[in-house]
Amino acid sequence: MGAISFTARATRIGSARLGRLETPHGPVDTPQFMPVGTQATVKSLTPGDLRAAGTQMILGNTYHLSLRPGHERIARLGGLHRFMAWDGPILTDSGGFQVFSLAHMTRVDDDGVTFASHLDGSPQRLTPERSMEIQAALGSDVAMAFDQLVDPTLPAEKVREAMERTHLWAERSLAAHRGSGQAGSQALFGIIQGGIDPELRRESTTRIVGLGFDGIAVGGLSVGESKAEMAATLDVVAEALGDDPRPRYLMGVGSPLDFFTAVERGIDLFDCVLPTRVARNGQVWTDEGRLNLRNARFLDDPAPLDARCHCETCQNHSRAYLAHLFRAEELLAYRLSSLHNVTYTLDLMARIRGALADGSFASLREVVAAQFSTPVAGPISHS
RNA sequence: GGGUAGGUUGAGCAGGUGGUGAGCUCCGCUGACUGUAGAUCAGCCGUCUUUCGACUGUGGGGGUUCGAUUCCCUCCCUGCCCA
Repeated sequence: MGAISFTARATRIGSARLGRLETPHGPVDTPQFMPVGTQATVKSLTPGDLRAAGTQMILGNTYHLSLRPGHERIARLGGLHRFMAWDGPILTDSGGFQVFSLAHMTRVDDDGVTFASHLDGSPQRLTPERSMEIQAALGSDVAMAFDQLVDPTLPAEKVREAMERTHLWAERSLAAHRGSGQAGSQALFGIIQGGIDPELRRESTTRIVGLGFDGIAVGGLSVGESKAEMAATLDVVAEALGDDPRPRYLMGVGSPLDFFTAVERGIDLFDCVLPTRVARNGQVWTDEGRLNLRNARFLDDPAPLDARCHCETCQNHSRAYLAHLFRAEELLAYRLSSLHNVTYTLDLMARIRGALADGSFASLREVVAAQFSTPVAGPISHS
């Protein structure tokens, strides 16, 4: 009946589990990372690049695609999969994040959000029903409920207000999704909010869990709170979720170390712009930690970005070459670095799955923590 | 040879018609980035100093002056025009 099915088994590491998500466009092994393709493209990468990197599932965005090129147009052209030539699973974000990131151009009321388009300033209206309509037109495998996230450091009453609105919108999202008959071909995930307040998070988790979504997402994290606060919040959510069998998706995370924090607290799915964004800005992730390819020290370095990596970049090109491409602002720099970071991130998730299976999760975490805790590109030692 | 416009911190410029020139853009160096308004943004970018701050610097030399980037003399260099 549902569009997706999910099976997972517990491991002996915290709340961590190994699972498999079946979608209309294929399976997803969990824990899994989903590269972000906001505007019907994971910036600078082709579907072939994504496949080569090991990508199973990607993201698209309701707000951006509805403004340009327009979800109706995408629907006429055969849906988002065909439009962008990605035949694997796609999850679409609801536009809720843009309520946050474009907050200075929005006005929120209980019914929905009014935007000034970031493209031309024209007034735009997003409601739970409208978000479901757009996501149906895009034809994603997984749609997200329309939510409101806020800065978790705001006064508790503001965080509660956004949380309660999110709950209201979750029910309307669900009703609209069911009412339109898209539930057979598209799953819908609900989103937990509540900032970093344990009571609010617990309350939000209970409310969202009770609504009958196909999956449960944790929203409103990695937006400025500390690592400790994020971990503590995930602990609260994990406890409140108990043995709920549905897939758990931590939105907007993350960095290599964040994956370990979240996986052992039961998270199955991740998405984040970080690997692709930092790649475009010259930072690559490797088994030596972070490297900033714009640093002068790489200009004469003949080594690949990462000696262990199997990606096209590492198989063919040197750090010196990438350092040159970034200085020259050559477009290939963005593709080669993005391809590597996506490969690195997906490989890391595969290593995490392997470590969950064979019990080496803790030692893998230590290895990665050592690589990423100390910035490699620190001040030059004069000793 | 004559005329003319110039010579400012790596490059390109702004400014300054006797009262303290460290301002901009590149380049360069470094950092940041977490459900993408981001191939973006921020800091630094003469010397010394952690900072505060101090010092030096307007082609070279000389002159006038309390004081010169500014006025005078001279030399060097560059662009353009004419021979």
